[in-house]
Amino acid sequence: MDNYEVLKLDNQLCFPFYAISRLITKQYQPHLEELGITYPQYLVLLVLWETDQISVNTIAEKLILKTNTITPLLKRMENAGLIKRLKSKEDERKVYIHLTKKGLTLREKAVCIPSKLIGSDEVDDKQMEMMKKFQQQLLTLLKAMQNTEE
Amino acid sequence: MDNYEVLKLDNQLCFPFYAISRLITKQYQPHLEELGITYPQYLVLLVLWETDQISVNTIAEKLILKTNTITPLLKRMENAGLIKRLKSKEDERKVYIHLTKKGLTLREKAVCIPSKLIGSDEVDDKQMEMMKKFQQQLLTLLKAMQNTEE
DNA sequence: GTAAAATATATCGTACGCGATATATTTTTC
DNA sequence: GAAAAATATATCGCGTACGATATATTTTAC
Repeated sequence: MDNYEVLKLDNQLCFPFYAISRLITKQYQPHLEELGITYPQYLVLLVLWETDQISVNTIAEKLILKTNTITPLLKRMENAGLIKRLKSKEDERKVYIHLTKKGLTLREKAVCIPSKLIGSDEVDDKQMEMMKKFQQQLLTLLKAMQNTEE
Repeated sequence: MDNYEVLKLDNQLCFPFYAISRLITKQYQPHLEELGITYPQYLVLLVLWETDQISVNTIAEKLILKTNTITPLLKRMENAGLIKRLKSKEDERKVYIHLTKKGLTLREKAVCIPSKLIGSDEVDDKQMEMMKKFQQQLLTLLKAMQNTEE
């Protein structure tokens, strides 16, 4: 009868990741709403604030997304006046993404967001550090698996 | 200049959850494709295999989703012949979800999926256990925050 | 006991994610 | 150096997620 133990929701490693991911996004939402952006758009900005003027592919790689997700997302961001898309002159296949003044300025408002979220107070620092390491390992492993299967 | 350290992608706790969640789903996909279901549909089945004949709301609560996500998902599952939707007689607002024979039978095929995924071999057991505990704490915390804000 | 509040589900609109496919441009190969 | 392969991005279709809103039914308040 209970060979089915492995199929119980509480025994899945996958479900907590799925649920936590969505709940974290929801935590961000009210703060991001003030900036007029969504969570995936926020991630794109995090990337661009670190390194401006990079290709669509580079952004996709950093966020582990495909261009068919990023392309329309970037278009919405362009419509919102946050970025500009410019074709590379050396390689006309490439499109380089530039922050506009508006996109750059949002950084100053965004900088206070992390401190407003749970983390520092509610969760133990040591555990948090272990967590991060584990996640890094898991992420590396999963990324490697993606590539070997292609 | 580097007050912006907190905005670096690598310093975000949120991003690994987001990325890992998507990559795990992708790991499941080929196996679920054989059963003709998607990952969220698989989660619904996990719930129903544990407890059949529950309301839409109960499923939504267990998966921490809203009914506006679950309702169309269940309709697709009904069209696929996996479940049936029956109005409760005591309370006509409620819709109870029943597994069909087909939905129940899938369990036997699904039972071998967990062992086919990464986990047991590649990742240290002790770490995995700590991880689970941490996730449980975080999930409880996040769920509580959802409720206090409403 | 009836109006108001609460509850359960559904509908609508928007924004992802992603597989499959298309298109345009470069690079490689022979 | 022209055909074939590779690369970069875009387009299309489908299935989630979710906020906002609608509808139907039950419960609560007075």
